[in-house]
Amino acid sequence: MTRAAVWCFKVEDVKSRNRFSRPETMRRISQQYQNLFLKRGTWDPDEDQKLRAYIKRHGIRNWNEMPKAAGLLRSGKSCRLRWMNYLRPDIKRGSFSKEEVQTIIKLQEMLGNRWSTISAKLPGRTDNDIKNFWNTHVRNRFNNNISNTTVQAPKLQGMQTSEEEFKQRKSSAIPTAPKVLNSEEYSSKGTLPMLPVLFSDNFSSSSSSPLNDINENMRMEENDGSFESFAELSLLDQPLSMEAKKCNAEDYGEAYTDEMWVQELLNYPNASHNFDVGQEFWMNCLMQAQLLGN
DNA sequence: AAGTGCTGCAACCGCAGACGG
DNA sequence: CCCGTCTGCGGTTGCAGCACT
Repeated sequence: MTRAAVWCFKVEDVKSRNRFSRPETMRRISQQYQNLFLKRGTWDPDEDQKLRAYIKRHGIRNWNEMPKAAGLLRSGKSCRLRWMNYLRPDIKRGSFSKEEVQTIIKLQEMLGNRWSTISAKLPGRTDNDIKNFWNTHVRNRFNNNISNTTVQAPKLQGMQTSEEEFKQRKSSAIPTAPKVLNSEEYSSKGTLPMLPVLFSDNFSSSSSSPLNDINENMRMEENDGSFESFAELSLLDQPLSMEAKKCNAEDYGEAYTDEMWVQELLNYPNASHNFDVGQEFWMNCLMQAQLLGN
């Protein structure tokens, strides 16, 4: 099907939805019409150079104006994406380090698929990078572990996976990421989501609060060695190798009630200051603590 | 060597929220 | 407050390159 034909379908689609005001509908159709003549797909080095040069000279102001001014036949959106995910000078490329992987897994467990929030905690990594990493390396592995269907041995560079190792990995059960409740859901369910403990060794070590451990992780500065694949990582670090478990009451030697969670938060108030992600949720906890106190 | 399937990643799309007039 | 526009996010797709047959 030609792009023109596709466009016709899209125009019909825009009209049929009948969700937008007439000017907005016309704007969208006009935008799609314009997009027909814009270049799509992979960027070539010349385009990269133009975008880089333009931003270097003028900075980032209006993405929609930028392509025309920079002499690019691209949409503003495409330019923005290219810059954010590839051309930005502070972008770190290459394999994820062990610490980065740990951070991603922990934060994903806590926050769900909030890739931009997670990427904010990993300097130089884009949300797209993390999302791709999760979708290709981690999620598949989780799925494989959950299902009892055939499990494909993760690809390793320069080493073969022994059958024993393969069975070991298959036997480790990984929970799916818990849905992070928003404040309404939280209040309606009346329960606190469990903090996940992916790497029990880490959490049981220095600090007494799971949140402190996370904060500790956030401060990680050393990247000693990177891993070619997630599978390799799991081989080198067995506790990490998906012996993930939820933060059950037993982990703390006694049943953790909602109040106790709140108490923990009150005992470690700095935790939420350093770790601003999901702050709203924790603030709710603190507010509840206030109510309980009254 | 050719065909096929798989993987990883770049890019696209639609939507929602922010922002400004 | 409303409306139009812009920006950012997360899900999804498409494709290049590689491995395998």
